[in-house]
Amino acid sequence: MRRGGFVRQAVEDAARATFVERGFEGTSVDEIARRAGVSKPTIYAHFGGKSELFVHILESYCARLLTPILDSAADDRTLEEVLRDFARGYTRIVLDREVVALHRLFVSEAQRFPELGRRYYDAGPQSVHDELARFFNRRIALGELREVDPQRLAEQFSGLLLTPIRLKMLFAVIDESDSETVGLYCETAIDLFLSGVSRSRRRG
Amino acid sequence: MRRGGFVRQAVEDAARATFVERGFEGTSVDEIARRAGVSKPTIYAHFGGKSELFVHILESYCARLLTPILDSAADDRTLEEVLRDFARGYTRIVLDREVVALHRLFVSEAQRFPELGRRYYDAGPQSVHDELARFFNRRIALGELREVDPQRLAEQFSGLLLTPIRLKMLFAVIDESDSETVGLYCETAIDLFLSGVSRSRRRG
DNA sequence: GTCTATATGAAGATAGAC
DNA sequence: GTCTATCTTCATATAGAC
Repeated sequence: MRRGGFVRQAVEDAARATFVERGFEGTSVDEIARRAGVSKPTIYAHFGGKSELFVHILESYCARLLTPILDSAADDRTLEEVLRDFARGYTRIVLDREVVALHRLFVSEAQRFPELGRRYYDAGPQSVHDELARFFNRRIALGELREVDPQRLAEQFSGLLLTPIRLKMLFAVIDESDSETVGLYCETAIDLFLSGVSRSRRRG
Repeated sequence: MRRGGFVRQAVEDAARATFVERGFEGTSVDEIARRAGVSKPTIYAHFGGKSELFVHILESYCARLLTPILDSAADDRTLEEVLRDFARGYTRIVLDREVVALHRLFVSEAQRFPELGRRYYDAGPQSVHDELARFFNRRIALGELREVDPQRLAEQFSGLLLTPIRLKMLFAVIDESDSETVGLYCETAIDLFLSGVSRSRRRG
């Protein structure tokens, strides 16, 4: 029915949508074919099989993840400004409905395709943590941050920032995140991260 | 083959193990029957069908989740002591291999069984956050904590504490959490939560 | 390269004997 | 209550025509 190089793209789009909705086992090649407007043998000719198609889809998604989030010109701004921009940008990307759905898909299939789980962690969370850790490192050198392991710091800031909302989305407690609520969580996260919540200070 | 009241228990155990390993779609009633040492019609007689069995298994898991984690006699101890005990106890429970596997299962099937996802969130994370928020509230009243929304504070402390390690387990980056590493993350989390990481103080 | 048609197997579910 | 045997449906995958 469809012709030329559009076929691959159509199959990939249909496959991504269906896998995200139904998971690997819940998705049939029949349905992908139907949604892409092609026949089953076409899919087998192009991608080999269901598993290979699945890996291909998620692998290309991972490849697209490696986008820098921190502004490279961040070094002449205050710690709080940079963190705020980062928090806004990162949450806007990561708490998007479809991104969370893909996140869920990777969680679901990390057992069946362990190399895919690791790949996603490296290309997604890990690469952001690395970027953030390098930034923290510079600010530690400048004496703005205490000398805490920057990698662990990055992981924990990320957890602090994303988890409360993402958890609710993952369990279908909320359908999507409205930017007002996200903003609140961002501010609390930054405040907590920089100053803690204790009234009685424990150091000078 | 098996007789009496043991049958239900055997089926439930086999079902939980298989669902956790393979997910809902990846699990066949045949395999549950084989692992439980019973025949398929026995399972249908007891539980109705595959979906009902799945819901039953996860629902009873949720019912068992509602265990208080915070020591009720916590009020005569320092904030830091209570948080440390909480962090140790909570991570020991939640970062267990099988608990993470069940967490993954709820994430995976929260679309197909939305009421189950909500039920898990309420009985698990939410109930812990509630408990923690009540504790924070008392410490705010005592003037030990700044006046921040205690519910949001609880969610963010939880994310700060659990996410770095749980994320790696969910994506099969690490197989399990060793208690030494968990201890490190606990200490950093508590320190961060109480005092932040900024060297230049922003308030009195 | 893409289709129609089909082979082959496995899944969920049930009938009927004991 | 539990079994053996079977029904029905739908899955992945492929053969062969165009």
